[in-house]
Amino acid sequence: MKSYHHGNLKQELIDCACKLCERDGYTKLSIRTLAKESGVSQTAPYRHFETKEALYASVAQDGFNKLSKAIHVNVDKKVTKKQIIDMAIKYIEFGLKNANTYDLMFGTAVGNFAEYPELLESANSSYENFRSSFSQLANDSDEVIAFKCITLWSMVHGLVGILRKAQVVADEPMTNLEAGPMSSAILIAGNLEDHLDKVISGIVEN
Amino acid sequence: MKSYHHGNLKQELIDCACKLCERDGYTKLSIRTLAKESGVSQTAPYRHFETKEALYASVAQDGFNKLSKAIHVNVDKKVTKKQIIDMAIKYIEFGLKNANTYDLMFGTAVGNFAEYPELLESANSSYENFRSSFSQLANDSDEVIAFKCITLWSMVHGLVGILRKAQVVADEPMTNLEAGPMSSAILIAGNLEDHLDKVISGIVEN
DNA sequence: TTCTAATGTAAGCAGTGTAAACATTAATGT
DNA sequence: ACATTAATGTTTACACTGCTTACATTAGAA
Repeated sequence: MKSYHHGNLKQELIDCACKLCERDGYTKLSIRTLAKESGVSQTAPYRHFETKEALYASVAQDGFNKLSKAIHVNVDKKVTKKQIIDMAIKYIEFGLKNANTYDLMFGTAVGNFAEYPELLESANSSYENFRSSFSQLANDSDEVIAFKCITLWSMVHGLVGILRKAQVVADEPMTNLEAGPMSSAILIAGNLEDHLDKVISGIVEN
Repeated sequence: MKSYHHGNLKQELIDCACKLCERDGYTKLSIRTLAKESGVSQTAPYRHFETKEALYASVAQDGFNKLSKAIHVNVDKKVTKKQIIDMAIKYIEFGLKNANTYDLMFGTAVGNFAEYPELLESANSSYENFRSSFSQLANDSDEVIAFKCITLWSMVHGLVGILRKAQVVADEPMTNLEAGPMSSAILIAGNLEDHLDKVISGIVEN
């Protein structure tokens, strides 16, 4: 028997939205189907999310939290370069395996993070994870660390984007140079560790 | 006096779509308003674009053509590193100044480029521009060139994404470290040329 | 000049985000 | 214990969307 009040609707909506966004892409998600999925009227979600964007913000926030976990490294001992490389690989894997959620996190669906303080918090916290690990590699000033850190972040972020696009542009995914110019990005996918070692070495050793 | 047939509807729709997409973002674009703008019935566009995605594809294609022009360098003489840096800067500027169009080109709005041969052509041609300039810097094998080229591309592509996001994440755009962790990406914007010099040197000199 | 294909229109369907008015119930203060 | 209030849910409805189908007009080929 079901009561008038759901009891845990907000969280259930978020969980369901996360699943559907990742499965079908966030553009396919409708508030109505989401409500139906939770056995509730089609306007009930509006008691918990003022707009669809606010719902997106929650999904994105969840994504940042998961990203933080995915790239987390143990900071008890001094961080090694190998750990940083590992972190970069984990980041890229996250971006490729959770592509649709990643779009929500880094795309334009949520226009202004400042309107969603919890999302802002999670996003900044993800960055802080990245930064604090990175800062233990060398004795640099905060500014130099930030600089190097952004360099690496934009590197892996860009790789996620290009690798995804390459598979779309190429006639046949995961093949070699013949498959079309842009698909040569795939070359990197096969040598990801080597590639990151080179690039990260370049950044670290400045 | 206007005749039953428009005469140049397809191109006008594309031009108008390009403008509106860049101004308001492609999600705000509706086929109906586009039709109204061209003084034509709301279903007329479907004679020229099977789906909305096909229209997006045309806008994206136009974007790739503009990108090619923007990053073009004269290949008469041997290309210098400075020219490559310049190309990278032009690329980033393009991405930041045409942010909404850039989304269409590298986002997921157009799912599979192979379904739009002309778009595929333009996208590949953009890449080829990039690659052929880059290939003149050193005497590398095709494979090594492709590798380095993708490294640089993903670098600048990632920078575009991160720089845009930083401004969104930061409480106050274009300020310094205090504004929040992620906004430290802005640091790079102020030192773009130096930054690219370092990174590109690292890539070129392997 | 006739026929056909290209290009336009009109009407309508199913689906969307969201606003407004109302119903139910949990929480709170006395 | 009871009345009040705030939170949470429902119903209805509006304006908008992408897209389909059936039909109208006209440009160009036979």
